[in-house]
Amino acid sequence: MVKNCNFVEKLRDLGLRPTKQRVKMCEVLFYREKTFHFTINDLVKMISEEMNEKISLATVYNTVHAFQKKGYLKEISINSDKSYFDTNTSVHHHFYDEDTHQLIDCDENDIDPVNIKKNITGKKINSVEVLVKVASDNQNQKKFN
Amino acid sequence: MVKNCNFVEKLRDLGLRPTKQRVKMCEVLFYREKTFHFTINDLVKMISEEMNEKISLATVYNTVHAFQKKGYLKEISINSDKSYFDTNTSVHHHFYDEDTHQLIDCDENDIDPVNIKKNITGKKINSVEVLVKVASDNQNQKKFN
DNA sequence: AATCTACATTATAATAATTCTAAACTGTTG
DNA sequence: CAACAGTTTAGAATTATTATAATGTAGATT
Repeated sequence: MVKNCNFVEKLRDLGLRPTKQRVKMCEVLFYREKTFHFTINDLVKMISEEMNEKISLATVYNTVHAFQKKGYLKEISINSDKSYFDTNTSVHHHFYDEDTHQLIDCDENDIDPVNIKKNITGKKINSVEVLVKVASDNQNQKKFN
Repeated sequence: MVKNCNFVEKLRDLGLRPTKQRVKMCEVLFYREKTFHFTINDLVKMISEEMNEKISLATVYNTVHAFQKKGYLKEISINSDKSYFDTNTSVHHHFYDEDTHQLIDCDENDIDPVNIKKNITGKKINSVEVLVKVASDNQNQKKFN
């Protein structure tokens, strides 16, 4: 997590031009004590709450993907209609509450390291993600019928 | 995996009316030796190859979700644009090839059991999924720019 | 500081996956 | 076999995401 706010330099170091939209997005995403999870929609809301001008949706998508590619954001796989991102880019896993659609971080004490004993020729492992889906004890499943 | 083909009775037992669309989908999905992965799109193609009449897309979605709800199909979480399903409903994990977009089953020898040490009050664990993303050794990441 | 240029942003259109709708249809029950 | 509740259907609607093409701008060059 980036804690100081010299995002102009940080962006330049990454080879990304420090446009005002990108700097603003850095502030919204990284200028805070704790990491967090968000969808693009969440992020657009956060941005519009923090500033008067709006950032185009396309720019938000582009910038999130650029940050992801540079390793400053991680995408989290949820069986889902939408993409979730995490500003915590360290290796860690998640609980997903199927009732509230909330994501909860696991720390290293919550889940033992996953031991992968298989490897696939010519391929390298990019990520190992554990997703634990939880729901209220009384309701069986989703809201299907 | 259902091996005999008395799907009419099976459906009735599940509380699902054995319509000809559902019986056909049972055959396509479950009347085979090996389990497999598919997207809705894959399934629609498989159905149209195996029969003359078409099943409406809405029915395919409805029926897949009904089977999922009854525990005959499992949805697999991939950071993705579309949903993947698995006719193998046992607890097992997956490799996902980011180059070819193929899913590969892990058996119990490939990944040690995941030990969850955290629990969330009032919530029960519905599933624990490990997804190992792999890609060619030479290409760094996805096709972003 | 004016100019240039490649990269960014933008509004909007396009695409793709999924869900909704409302009418027609069909198992099942009585 | 009539009635009804559950199903199917085609197509419209919705939602997330990506593409497009015109305009804007950061940073280098003059």
